[in-house]
Amino acid sequence: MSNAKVLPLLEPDGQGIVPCCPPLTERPMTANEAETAARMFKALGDPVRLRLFSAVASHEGGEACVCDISDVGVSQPTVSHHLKKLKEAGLLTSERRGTWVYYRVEPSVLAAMGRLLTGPAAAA
Amino acid sequence: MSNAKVLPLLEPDGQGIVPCCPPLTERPMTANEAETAARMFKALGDPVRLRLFSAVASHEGGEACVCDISDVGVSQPTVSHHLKKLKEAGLLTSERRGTWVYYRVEPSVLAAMGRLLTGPAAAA
DNA sequence: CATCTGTATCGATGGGCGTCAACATAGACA
DNA sequence: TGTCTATGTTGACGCCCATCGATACAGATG
Repeated sequence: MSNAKVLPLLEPDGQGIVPCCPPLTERPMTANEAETAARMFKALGDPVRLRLFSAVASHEGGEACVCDISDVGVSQPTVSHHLKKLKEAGLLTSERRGTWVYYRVEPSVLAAMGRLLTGPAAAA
Repeated sequence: MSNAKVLPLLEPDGQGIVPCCPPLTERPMTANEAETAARMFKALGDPVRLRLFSAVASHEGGEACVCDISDVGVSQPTVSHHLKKLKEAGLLTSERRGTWVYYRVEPSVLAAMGRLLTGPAAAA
């Protein structure tokens, strides 16, 4: 339940987050780079997870209570399962405040994935 | 074997390609939008596919012969299988020229996915 | 303490997917 | 025509994963 990343994909580095890989178009990715980056894409490769992620990302302040976003047509355990996956992929962090648990997007991750696809054009 | 998209994700629109969805952070994605966008992320969510895609994207002219990129540690049928998936996802197109088949990235797709993640910051 | 609500975990199940060997197909060339 | 190379397809196998109901855990409140 702590906030420790289970599967850090963009390795946390003291303060910031270091991009795992160069842009896709720069050179062929190595096996290790691909392994790392694919985990992020895979995490967004499920419609329910993508909706949950978008719901958090677009929510006021970039964070949302589970109760705010759990209306995606699947059971509560399934919602919890997907949020865990997104957390393990380093895309979300969670924090319990009283009764509710709030999920928050890791902003630098979005920028890093953008750079992976489009190169430096994707600013932070 | 033709170049017709099996599963167009960013609907082709005459000349260009229309983005399927607004940026993730703009508003919660609808079920249909998520279904569409998740297919693209899913296609990149496998390490072998990601390496193949990166190999094509980073190759001279944005295109590559299968023989140039098939050294990713899996069998030839598996390479063919993954290239087909990438093609079905609208990320690659293919064209046979004589003996060899060339795969080419759909450039606007990269920009569209970038915008999905980072908003308008990701230019073409 | 008991109870209620919100969220996570467990165990099971069904379907999807990555992989391969074997085979099929397409073009080039003799 | 036959053969060789390059690539795609088929069928099977094993594993991962999305989903659920049941249950457990956490915090609030009485």
